[in-house]
Amino acid sequence: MKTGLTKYQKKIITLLEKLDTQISAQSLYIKLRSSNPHVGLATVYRSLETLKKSGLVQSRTKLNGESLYSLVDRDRHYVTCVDCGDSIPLDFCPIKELEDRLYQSLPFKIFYHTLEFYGLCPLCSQEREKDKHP
Amino acid sequence: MKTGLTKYQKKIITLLEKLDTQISAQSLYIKLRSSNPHVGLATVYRSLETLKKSGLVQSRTKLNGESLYSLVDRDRHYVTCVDCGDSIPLDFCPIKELEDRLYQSLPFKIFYHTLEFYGLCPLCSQEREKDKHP
DNA sequence: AAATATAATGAGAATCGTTATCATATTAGC
DNA sequence: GCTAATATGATAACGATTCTCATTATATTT
Repeated sequence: MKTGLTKYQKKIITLLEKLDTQISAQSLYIKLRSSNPHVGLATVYRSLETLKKSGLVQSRTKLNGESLYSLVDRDRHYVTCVDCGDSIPLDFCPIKELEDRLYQSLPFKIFYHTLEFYGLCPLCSQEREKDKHP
Repeated sequence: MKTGLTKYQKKIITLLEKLDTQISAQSLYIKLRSSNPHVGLATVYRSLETLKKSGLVQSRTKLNGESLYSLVDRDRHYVTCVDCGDSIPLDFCPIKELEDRLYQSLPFKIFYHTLEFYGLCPLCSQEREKDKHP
């Protein structure tokens, strides 16, 4: 094997490159099927798992337990509402400067990080106030 | 009702205060049962959900999809191995200084944040090298 | 305090994302 | 081409979480 990546691992990487968004395994499976009708769901999960352990793919978990995948070079973070579950992206990474310094100080071989803020979005916050004073 | 918290919500808060560690809903359920034999698992999940939406409790999700809960005032973060899944805590929070500034700039009412680093722990890293050159 | 309305609870079924199983197909090394 | 190792597909199994609904506890009204 030349690249160390299997057929579907390569296809998944290519798809993730094109997408430039994080995507769930299930959605990725649907997308893959359009050009590879016989691919199995297990293969998608297996490939993502392997790619993650190789440091090529990262994941973050939504409040409902679903994992979203993307290439590791995306340094994007989110603010998520604990009520409705909606996420909005931040346009910067607050720990960018600390990254290198930190990575050197840890015994781990760090691939990526997740940073997420949780609270109430304006709408849900408003709803909650209404419930308190009906 | 005086506090706005139900009987079990209060018990859960008390338990979390005593624990000072993050704990899964299932483990919390076991612990609760020792003093409240008739409590149901659904009540634990419901209570945690409500407490989270009230800004009293926070959660982080392990790689296996399980959620761990703790009181919101714990500003602790972890380094997690993508291979074995083990987490080790950091003894500091790299975004502590940014927090206030950031929170003011967001339209959300922020309750807490999660920050996690993923990579290979020394052991798993070692194992992978061995697999490459057996 | 009794009556009524509202919210919380328990037990278990249902859901859903993910993982394991195992037979088959593909690929790599010789 | 042949054999061994690895990857794959279909489906069952799993596990954490959520839903359902009948029951119980709590709050409100009278």
